[in-house]
Amino acid sequence: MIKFSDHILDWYDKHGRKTLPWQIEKTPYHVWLSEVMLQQTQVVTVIPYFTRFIASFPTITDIAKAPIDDVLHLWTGLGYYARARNLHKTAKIIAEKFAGIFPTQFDDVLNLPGIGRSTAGAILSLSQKQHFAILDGNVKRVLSRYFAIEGWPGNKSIENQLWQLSEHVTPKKEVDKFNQAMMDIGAIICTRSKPKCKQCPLRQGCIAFKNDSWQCYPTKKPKKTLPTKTAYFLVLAKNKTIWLEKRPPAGIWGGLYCFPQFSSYDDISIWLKKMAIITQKPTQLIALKHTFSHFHLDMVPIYAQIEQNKACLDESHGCWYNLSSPPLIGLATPVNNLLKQLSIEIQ
DNA sequence: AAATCGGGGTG
DNA sequence: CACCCAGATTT
Repeated sequence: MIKFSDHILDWYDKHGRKTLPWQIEKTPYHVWLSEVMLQQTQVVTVIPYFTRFIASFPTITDIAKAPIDDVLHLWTGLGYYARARNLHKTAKIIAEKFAGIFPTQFDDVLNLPGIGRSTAGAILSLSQKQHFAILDGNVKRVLSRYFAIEGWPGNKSIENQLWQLSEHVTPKKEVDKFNQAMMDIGAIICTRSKPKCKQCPLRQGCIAFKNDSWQCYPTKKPKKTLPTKTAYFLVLAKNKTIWLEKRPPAGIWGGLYCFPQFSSYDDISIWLKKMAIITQKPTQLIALKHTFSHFHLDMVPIYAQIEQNKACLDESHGCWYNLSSPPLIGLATPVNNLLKQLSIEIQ
């Protein structure tokens, strides 16, 4: 009787990925950074972000010393910016409480901001060969198909079931290879749609393969229709710079720089008057749509050009973004795109 | 248009 | 515990 893990380890030796940028030096720092980035994004997208990040911050202490704006700048475009803020918090904790060395006790790792059970397990298994199971989206998909687990994995009891199964199939030996292979198989073979079952090392015992029912697993999240909101963004131009404000540290686009946001065109006029800013009549640019996890946002950019050079804007809460030499700050993707467009048009 | 992804926070 | 929040990409 060949064990589940034997099939996985055999597959890993033949087909597993071994030369990704975070697999060269498998330090806790590199594995941690890659795992956090991979929580939300696919490997091909993460690679350049990871490389730039390590080049800017060779050590955890370098992150801890950096201003949050630098960290968010390197995260621009990745989304889920709370993770970058948690990364920064964790780096500071490691610098202060762990002398700059990533902890290797599971409970210490689990206590760090932005690290839960699965990420803690991944860090310690991949970088230290410690015996911990993982349960990311890839592993959930593989296990729920193999064992035909009914029920949405967001449900606590289903998640617990999957954790038990993950612990059960995780071998004592070569746990690092096993965990890496499970994630690889979920990403490459046991994909959400059109899984490549013919290439799967688990097809012998897989219940979903036997029943040709892979589409049933994992059970989909109960869906709800998302509301649509509208927001007006003031694109205030002065020479070749645009006024951006730093958003509050939590909530949507927390800590990122953004055009001042309003709920109506009139509010923009009122604000300009209040700030004693004299402009030409503000004009609407082409509206954009942006989707968040829990609502759609219609973004209406309102362009106004400043006529006086004495706008009383508080530079401690914002900055004049120079289109020809952009500052190193965090930007949400639609803001970044609109700025790129402006820099082309304003020449 | 719908699905996705791990962790934090709240009630 | 259940439920909500946070983005960008892929299908």
